[in-house]
Amino acid sequence: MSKKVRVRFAPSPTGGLHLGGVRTVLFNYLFAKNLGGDFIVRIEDTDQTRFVPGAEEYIFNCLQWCGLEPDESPLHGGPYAPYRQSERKPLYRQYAEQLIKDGYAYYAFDTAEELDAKRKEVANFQYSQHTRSGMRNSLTLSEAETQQLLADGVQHVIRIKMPADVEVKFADMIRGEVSFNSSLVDDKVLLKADAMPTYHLAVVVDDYLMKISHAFRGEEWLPSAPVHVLLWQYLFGIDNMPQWAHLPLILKPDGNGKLSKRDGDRLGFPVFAMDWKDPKNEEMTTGFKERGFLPEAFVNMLAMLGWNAGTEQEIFSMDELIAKFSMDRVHKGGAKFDYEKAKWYNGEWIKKLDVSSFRFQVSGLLAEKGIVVADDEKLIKVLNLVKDRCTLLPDFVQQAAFFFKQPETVDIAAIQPKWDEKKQLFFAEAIRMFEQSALWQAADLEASFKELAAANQLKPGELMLPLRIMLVGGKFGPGVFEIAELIGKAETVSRIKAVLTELG
RNA sequence: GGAGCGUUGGUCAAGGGGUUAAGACACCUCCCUUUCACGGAGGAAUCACGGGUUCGAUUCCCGUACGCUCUACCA
Repeated sequence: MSKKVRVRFAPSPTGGLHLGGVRTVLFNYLFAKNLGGDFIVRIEDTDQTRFVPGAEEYIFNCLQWCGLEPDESPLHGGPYAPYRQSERKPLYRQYAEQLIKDGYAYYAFDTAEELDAKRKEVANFQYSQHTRSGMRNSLTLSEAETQQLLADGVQHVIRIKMPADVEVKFADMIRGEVSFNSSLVDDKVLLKADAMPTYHLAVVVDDYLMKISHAFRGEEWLPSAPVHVLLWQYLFGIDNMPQWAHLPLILKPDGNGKLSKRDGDRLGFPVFAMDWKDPKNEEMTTGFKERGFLPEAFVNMLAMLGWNAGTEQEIFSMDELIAKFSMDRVHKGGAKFDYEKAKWYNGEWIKKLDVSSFRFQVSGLLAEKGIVVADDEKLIKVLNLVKDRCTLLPDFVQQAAFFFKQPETVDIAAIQPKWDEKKQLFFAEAIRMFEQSALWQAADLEASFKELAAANQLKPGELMLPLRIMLVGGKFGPGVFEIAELIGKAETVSRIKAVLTELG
């Protein structure tokens, strides 16, 4: 009973990696690492018509960015290779044949066209125990006919033969006992005409062969669970079946329903982990990474969508998540995705993390705007000064740019209404004072600035905003004198002068 | 249509037979700040509805409603 914990994420490489997909990975990973187990990635590429070049590599890039490194995968190798189902193709047929031999499956010769026609003719047609006797399969054909068709190489599939009226039940780790009546489940295709297995066969065979101990997947899989349970029973014994958990869905923020890429486009937030460019139409979809999320925040946010520690703690590092995670604290109901909350997590992580861990990304963002940052020390000072004001990495552009470059536009309109001769003279004097200043520390600057204001019978409050706008360009940013300190004497004086000539 | 799963404030959610039903995000008010944030204080729920069980139900049971997922030789 002390079986080694082994979990797997089994994506099909058909496009961008969705939020929900990453969360499924995350829960798998956290569960496994909490118990000292292995995390395996198996590529489910049995549908050759949906193959998308680059999708597999993209998935691994996303996992790496999130810090969810597999122990075994087509990329990382492992003792149960190959980890790509297309490369395991020859393996599956024998299990399907075995099922036929044991009376649990049968050959079906109906063509796709015939099935289509049938579906048009009969509403809600299902290939099942109630209809299979009217179809062309090894149950309705004689043994000789079947053998002849097979010998002739006629296209066929293998379908599971669902038993009549059996209660198929299993214990779901987050839902408790779940049960289905077998007579309501259709005869799913197990092996396709191209000899590739369908998901149903492949998942059972590979989970067995790869010694998977726990199988977690989205709730959308629940209705097909009875097929998988039966297959386990028929093929490998129910006692060897992994423990299942069907994760709640991530729903769209408005209305109901599964969150889709479309919703992100419509509502203006990312749904994929990283930028994804569809090779078919060159269409680019932005990811959380490129939108300016830190992986720590992305993972943290995802973990809290459907799970909580039962305490008031909301900010978790990966190590904390691993230590605290358990499946029985996963919520049953779906959760609507809230982009505002996602951004809040990112802001928290920006504040929490040492700025040097994301300074290169910020300097890259600045470089895109033509601002080259040569002084790394200054960059770190600036980032520390403004990080409380940033929720997404690109916010740093607005908050930090003026430290390195004179503002391109200055909001003169905000000063003008209350501007007068007295203030003009005051700032002219302030320039001289700053130029002569021996000390260049924020506190000293503030003190002398206020002294000068008092000497001129001016309230500092009327002067601070103009000064800010002269230095920053607008009504934002950290303390004015901290800014002056960091940009230095020459730059401070030159910015004041520039605006002063415009005003005067 | 059928099956399965779900339902605590706008959102994420804790709790679970007797509570003033936590906390967070968002929103509003106030404080702090002579900018904007950060931070601090305050503000909202007869726990979908109807029946039971019980001295007592948001919590347990059964219905109903609503929502979602699935119902492909896709995963």
